[in-house]
Order: sequence, then C-alpha cells, then structure tokens
Amino acid sequence: MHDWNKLERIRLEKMRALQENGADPFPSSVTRTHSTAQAVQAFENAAEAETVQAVVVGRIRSIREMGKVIFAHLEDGEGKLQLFFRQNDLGDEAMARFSEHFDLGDFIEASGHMFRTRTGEVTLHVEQFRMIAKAIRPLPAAKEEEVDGERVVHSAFSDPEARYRERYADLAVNPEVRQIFEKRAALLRALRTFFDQRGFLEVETPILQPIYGGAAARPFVTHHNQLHQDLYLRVSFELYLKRLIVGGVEAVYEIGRDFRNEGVSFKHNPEFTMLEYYQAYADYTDVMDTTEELIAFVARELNGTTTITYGGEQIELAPPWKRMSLREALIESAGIDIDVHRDASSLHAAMRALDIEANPDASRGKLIDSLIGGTLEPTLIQPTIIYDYPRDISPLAKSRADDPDTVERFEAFIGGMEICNAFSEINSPLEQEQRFLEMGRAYDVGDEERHPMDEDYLRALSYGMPPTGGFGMGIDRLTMLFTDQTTIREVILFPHLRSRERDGADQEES
RNA sequence: GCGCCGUUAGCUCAAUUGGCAGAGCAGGGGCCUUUUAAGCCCAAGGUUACAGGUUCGAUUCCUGUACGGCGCACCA
Repeated sequence: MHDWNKLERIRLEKMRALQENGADPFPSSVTRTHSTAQAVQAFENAAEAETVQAVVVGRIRSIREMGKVIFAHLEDGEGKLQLFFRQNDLGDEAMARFSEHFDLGDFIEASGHMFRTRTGEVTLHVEQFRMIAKAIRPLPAAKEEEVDGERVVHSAFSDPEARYRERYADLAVNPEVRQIFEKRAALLRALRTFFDQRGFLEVETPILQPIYGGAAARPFVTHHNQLHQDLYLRVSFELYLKRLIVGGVEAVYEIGRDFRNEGVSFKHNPEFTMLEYYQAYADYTDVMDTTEELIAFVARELNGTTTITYGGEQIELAPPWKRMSLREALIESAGIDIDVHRDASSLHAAMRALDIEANPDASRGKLIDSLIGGTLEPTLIQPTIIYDYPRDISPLAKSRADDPDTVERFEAFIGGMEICNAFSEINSPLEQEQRFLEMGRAYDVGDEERHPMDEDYLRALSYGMPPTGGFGMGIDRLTMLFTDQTTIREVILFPHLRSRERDGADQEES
C-alpha cells in the first residue's frame, strides 16, 4: 500500500496485539439492537425502575480517560452516544484492553445498560465491547464543544483540496457535509415527484452518442473498438428527448449527467447533473409558469417554505416572479438597447463607449451573452425570468412570429445565477436545417463547439413534431442555491480535481 | 488557457529586516472512579510541496515544476 507513518504503525501494533489475543479486528458479523438515537429514546421512554439494555455499534469519536473510568463517544449514522467504562464493573483486563488497543476512529460494538450521568447525559454503561473495525489511519483531528447550544468546531478539517480528495474523511468528521448531500437527494426526489404527479414519463437516453448536440459545448470523445467508431459523451439530452415527442410521448423528462470538455470553476464541473423536460402543446410562456411552480414546489418539499437565504440574501421563490424581456433588462442593467444595435460592430461600439469589455471578434449574440453575464446576471438576486433572446445564439429555439431575429426563449435567474434555459422548440425540419447550417457557418470547420448537422434528428422532425416547450436546468447549481453554497464542489461528492502526480519511480505499484 | 495568492508535524495554524522551525489538538509514557474542547506532569514528533539559484547562512529572496484557492476567459 504505502509506507505507514509513525501514528499508523502504532495503530497496526494495537491491531496485531488484538489478533494475538484471539480477537478479529475486522469481524464480518455484528450485533446491533439500537441505533444511538434509539438507545437514548428507549431510555427516555422507559419506566424509572426499568433497565434498558442495548447493543450499539459505531465509530469512536472521543475518549476521555480518567484513571479507573473512561468516557467515550460513539457515533453512528444518526448521532452520538456516550459510552461509560468503569473498572469496577469491567475488570482490569477489559479496562486495559480498551485503553491500550482502542483509538479514535475505530469501530466498536458495545453492549450494556443505559443510565444518566451526573451531568445529565444519557449514556451507555458498557458491560461488554469488542473491536469491529480498526482504523489504521487517524481521522483528521477535530474537536467540538457546545456553546449556548451551538456546535463549535476546533481545528476543523477544512483544507478544501484535502476535503475533496478524501471526501470519505470529510464526511466522517464534518457532519454538515452529509447534510448537503441529504438535501441534494431530497431535491432530486422532489423534482421527480413534481413531474411524475403531472404525468411526465421519466426516461433514460444515450450518454454515448454518435453525434453530440443540444448545446454549444465541446464534447469528450471516446471510441468503440469493435465498431471502429468515435463516440461522444453527451453535452445535452435535448435532441433525444424531442425525438420522443415526435414518437407521441407528450410529456417527458430526464435527470442525468452531461459532460462538457471545458473549464473547471466554482460553477463548472466537467460532468454535471441536468434536468430537461419537454411538453407537447406548450410554448415558452407555459414553461415559464411551470418553472415557477416547480421551484416553489421543490422549496416547500425541502424546507416547508418558499423563502430561502442565499449568500446572506433573503430570496422569495413563490410565484409570480419578475419577468422582463432581455431588451428591457439590458437597457436597465447596461444602458444599452439591443434593438438599436442590430449588428455586432454597432453593439461592440456601444459597449466600448460604456467601458464594457467586449471581444471585437464576437458575434452580436455572443456580445449580448457577455452583456448578460457581466452586467445583468449578478443583479438578478430575486427570481427573474428574462425572455426573448437573439436568434444566433439559440439554434434550437423558435423565432417570434413578429421578429425573426428574436426567439421564444427565456432564462431564469436566482441569487445571481442562471438556473434554467427554456424555449419554444423549433418543430419545422426546414427551419431546423437552416439553423444548423447557420451555426455551421458561424464556426470554423472542425470547431467542436459548433452544432454538427444531425440528419437523423431532422428526419425525426420531418415526421412531424407538435408545438413543444422545452426546459433545461442544472441540478448542481440548484443544490447550491438550496444549501447556500458558493462553489459547485461542495454539492458534488467527488468533484473533478487534477490527478496528483506521483513523484519518484519508487512509488510504482508492485 | 491567463493573472493574483497559497503549500510549514497526522489536523488547525505561528515563525520579526535572511540567523538553531514553534504552539494547540491527535499520538507515546505517567497521575486521576461521572467526564465531555476533561485536567495535570514528562518525553517525542519536520527533506518547511518538489527541483534549482543567490548567500557565510534560505520557511523567508529569485527561477522553474506540481497541486490548490480566488478572479478572468469558456460555459450550465
């Protein structure tokens, strides 16, 4: 494995000493009559004279040796329980066995009876105990105390890199980390409940795709050996879900992983979880309504209220949300009327005149996009729907009948973050082919970010697709919102980090 | 990809203008029969991320590499 350090060698010695005494430090079967919480509950419920016996299992999180008695805390998935060892009751041999061979972090099985200490803590008076899993490596040291009912942690395991690389240790010593992922699970459950109750069909579509599409993003490429075929990890599910709409599935959703071969940041991970839904006979205004209901529903399921706090700001998620056209919003936030600037050079000049950074090579749509990100997005703390986007950055969204350069698309923002992207879907195969061609021209040949022409998708549309509204939402960012986290790494169990280079050839696997 | 900052004991952190690298916790040896960040005494613990350079002398100054954090760019 690796060279054990001094602390680990001492623990290995303790493990061997147990083995020499005939004990298995890693038995496969254990007894458990009560969780920690159940043991406390059973004692509280019992009559005064009644003895409550319990066998509990868990990890030793603290040890206080006081000569002929020892206090320790055992932690399981539900909480902590204090253990009390008394030499008079256990005998010299058992007492020595504990103090000499058991360390912080070890898993222990302890049986005894419940009682209340002088200071009032419900405690297990240990009669028998044994090792059920020895921890060779010490957990990151952290101590905690209660001050006015608040948990105060000292010397917490807090280095972000170490926490993400060793999430197991992070979870073992930082209980609030597990709460984030419990909330994430509850959020996913709430999303499914919402759509299931409305008759949506949950589906799974291919992750390995022969042609990627549905988003302007660089894909990961892989290869199928037997078929001699390059495949792409999906950047979106969009085109597959709309094929299902063609097939008569009128309401459909998928929750799954997307992969984008792009930068890593506090709000970007190369693989991230996405929710997309499509609904026949809905347009983007219907999707706006559903979006408001969805987020409010999730908030109530998670917290019992539609008010949340994010980054110190109180946010009210109950409908109706503020709705503004993108044009109005940019006039307000940037002081630029995009209708006045109908081409890239005019818009670029307007931005420069206001001292807003602008890439001279960018298209009009990309400039508008950067205006959104730079001037608008950070101001949208309360939920806001921004609608009617420029056509050239929306290759799958249907144009407005009254303005072909503007599409029926909206994005919702909460807490200064883009939460979702939605539109009335293009359902004319001719229009869609035209858009693919426009996108193809906008990028150099071979540019992986361009939308490749998906002939099979056009074939599907040519069978006829009803008017359809579609919606995509990043689940990681939604989790950030509901757990008040400012980095995506805190809501992904194993966020992507660069691999540690192993220095020196002597470390090679043997 | 670019910029700024960081990396010191198992964990959390110190170290004055360059002068023997320290503390708390954890760990080891003692004392202590109701403690809870238990307490008290003793001893130990380090290739200061890595590789070079400047210097009598480098944790400290310089260069490079690795990894991370933050910001920018890209994007969801």
